[in-house]
Amino acid sequence: MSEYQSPRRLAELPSWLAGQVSRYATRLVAEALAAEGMSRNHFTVLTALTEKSPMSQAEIGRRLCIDRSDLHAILNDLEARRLIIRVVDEADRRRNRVQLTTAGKGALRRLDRRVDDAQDALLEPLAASERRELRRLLKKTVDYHAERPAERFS
Amino acid sequence: MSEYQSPRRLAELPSWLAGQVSRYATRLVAEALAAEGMSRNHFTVLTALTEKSPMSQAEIGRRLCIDRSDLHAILNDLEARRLIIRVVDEADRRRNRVQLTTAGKGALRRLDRRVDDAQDALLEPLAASERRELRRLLKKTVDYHAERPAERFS
DNA sequence: CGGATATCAGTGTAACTGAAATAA
DNA sequence: CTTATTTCAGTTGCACTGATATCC
Repeated sequence: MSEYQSPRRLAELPSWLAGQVSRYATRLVAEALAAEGMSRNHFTVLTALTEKSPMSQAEIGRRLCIDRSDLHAILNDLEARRLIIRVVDEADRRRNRVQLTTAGKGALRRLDRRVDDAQDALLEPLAASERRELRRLLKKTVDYHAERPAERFS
Repeated sequence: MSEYQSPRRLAELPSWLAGQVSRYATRLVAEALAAEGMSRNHFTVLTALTEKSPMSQAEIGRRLCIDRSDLHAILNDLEARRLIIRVVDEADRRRNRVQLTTAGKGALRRLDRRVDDAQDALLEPLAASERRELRRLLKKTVDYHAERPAERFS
């Protein structure tokens, strides 16, 4: 019992708590997505493309905070599986126009339900009002830092 | 502007939000610890040892959710830097008694202030009452999953 | 014997860095 | 010439797995 208690100092540190919750979330979501052979980053890219399409790779990366280099590999995977297509933007030949295929939309529909189930598993100990409040506080924190990309990080 | 907005679907997903907050936290804390040449796991191990000492490696691992194998490497680092010592427990020769050295306690004192500053930077957009509520909700979630190690994960 | 501990060797992934080629 | 985009090559930290020797 007492052997599994985490140290008080750490249990008071928001950074540590967020890291632990993120770890549990990562596992639960990874399990949910593994059924379709996908990773979290695959899922987030597909999701982003349902809300705006086409997008350039750079724009996807900025919106999702995914590194340009990692995004390249992710899109290679998704393209090989015919879930997205990349075509050169003739208006600006540096850019690729990335968009979902119909197969990609179908895959995402199947993934969405599984991901929602994982959210429920993650937040099981919290009441509905607590879940809303947690979302609000996390979102407020994320939005704050997302607006300040270069200010506090190199 | 709108280019930096994250997709609504993701911004509603607690797992994604927690992951983003964890990423910002990781960066801020890593920067804080880098000043002393330490990583997050080094810091958490030193911290755990201030609250109970000596501990066996297995017990540290269980409390911090650090893999036995990773912990081995971490303790090797800390021991090489004379911040902890490992001595065989004569009462149970399978165990190592791990404890802080005075140098380790000194290093941790210097780290603690830097880590607290990183917490402030992370939670800057939140009021004091919001920070408390966020901590409470995160802690409740962590405690719930920590008590169910094998139930939901393989 | 079964069970726990520490150790060793290795994999997989995410996050990140630096640099190149191309085009605006 | 400067900047932006995509691509390529590589590093690091972290999480995790399997196996072994040792000891209770």
